[in-house]
Amino acid sequence: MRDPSWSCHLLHVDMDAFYASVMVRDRPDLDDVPVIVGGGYRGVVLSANYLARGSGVRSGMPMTRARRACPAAVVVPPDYDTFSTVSSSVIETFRRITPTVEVVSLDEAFLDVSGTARRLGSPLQIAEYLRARVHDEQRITCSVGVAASVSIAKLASRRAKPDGVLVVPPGEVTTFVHPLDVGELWGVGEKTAGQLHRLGLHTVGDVAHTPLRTLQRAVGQALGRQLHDLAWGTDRSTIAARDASVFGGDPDKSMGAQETFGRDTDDREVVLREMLRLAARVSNRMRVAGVAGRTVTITVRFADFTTVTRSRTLPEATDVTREIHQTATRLYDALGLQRARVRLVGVRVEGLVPRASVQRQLVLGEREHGWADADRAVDRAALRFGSSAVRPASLLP
DNA sequence: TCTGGGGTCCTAGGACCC
DNA sequence: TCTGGGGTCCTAGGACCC
Repeated sequence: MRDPSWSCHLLHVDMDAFYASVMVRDRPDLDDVPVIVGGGYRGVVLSANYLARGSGVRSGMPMTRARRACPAAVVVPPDYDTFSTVSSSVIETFRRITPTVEVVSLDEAFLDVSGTARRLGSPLQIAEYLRARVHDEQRITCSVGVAASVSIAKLASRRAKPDGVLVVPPGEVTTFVHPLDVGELWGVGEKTAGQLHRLGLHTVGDVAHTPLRTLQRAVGQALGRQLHDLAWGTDRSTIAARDASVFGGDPDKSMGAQETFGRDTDDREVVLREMLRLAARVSNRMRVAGVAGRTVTITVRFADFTTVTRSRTLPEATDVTREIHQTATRLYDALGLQRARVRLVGVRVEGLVPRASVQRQLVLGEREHGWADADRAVDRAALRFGSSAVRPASLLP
């Protein structure tokens, strides 16, 4: 009998409990123990192994709740350097199979195997080969969805978890997706699922049989269209070879940093000092990437979790710490807060363009150039002596 | 000790311009 | 002088994804 995966050309590969798997693979003592990656004060679960998930632990869950749900769990802090090293190796393994690899995140990628299927066998055989290679080389497992469109492959890999493969050929798409809950669809989170449920739409099949107009009235123009496509499996079927973290990928449109305080604060000086730290971090990343941006946005989250944003578009794109921080300060002061308890602040620069394309107006002149020069001196010192070597006076301990 | 941090995209209203 | 449509930019908020 003919292997049904021959009618598919896309693989979606998803590492199983990636962070948790990486953290425990060199620790035999954690083999049969529930493990949660996360921690810190006021944090959330980044990843949990399947033993911890068995107790109801989910990623994104507040750590306090996770510890209550699974008191026996060992909590380990994340090690991002190791995560990205392992991730790069896994991607390399993928690229040895096909050059067309679209990297979604550290633990997820799409592969187009239409060019390699003859050499290495059917897409299903390639999926099994790939899983074996990853396991041999990295001692962690992954799951693979095989289909003819992006979203079906992604749904398939989720159903294949953990440590499995699922093939959904085109002829079986509707029988596969229609029974699923609407919440499984890409782009449907808690809010949209609730909205759809209120309309009496619970399964993907319900969505499929709802007129496009009705859908769009309920959830908006774009999302309505998208859900309609997903429900019939008529979404994107091609991928673009790209790697988010490497030169040649899509350029960033914004860069930002935010931080939750260890304790809520109503002290303007504390908030502004934090914003300076964030502005310095962001502008340094911008200069390393060789970009500048015109719109500065701040985020302020209060103790009750309500969140506001304020933004201001500058006449000229900038990558200068002082300009970003000054703009952020003005935006913060314009909020006119009186003893409001602040939980988190963030600074983001949007509308990024290559710095080389920015004509800095000479009239703005010398002073600002002075600050830009200072930034570059700080960057050089940070490169040589570490990022804590040089910092604004107000950030000295 | 409820609820991180990095992003992207969409919507909607108002300003402004043609 | 009783009323047009686009298009673009800016701002704020919201939803979602990993």
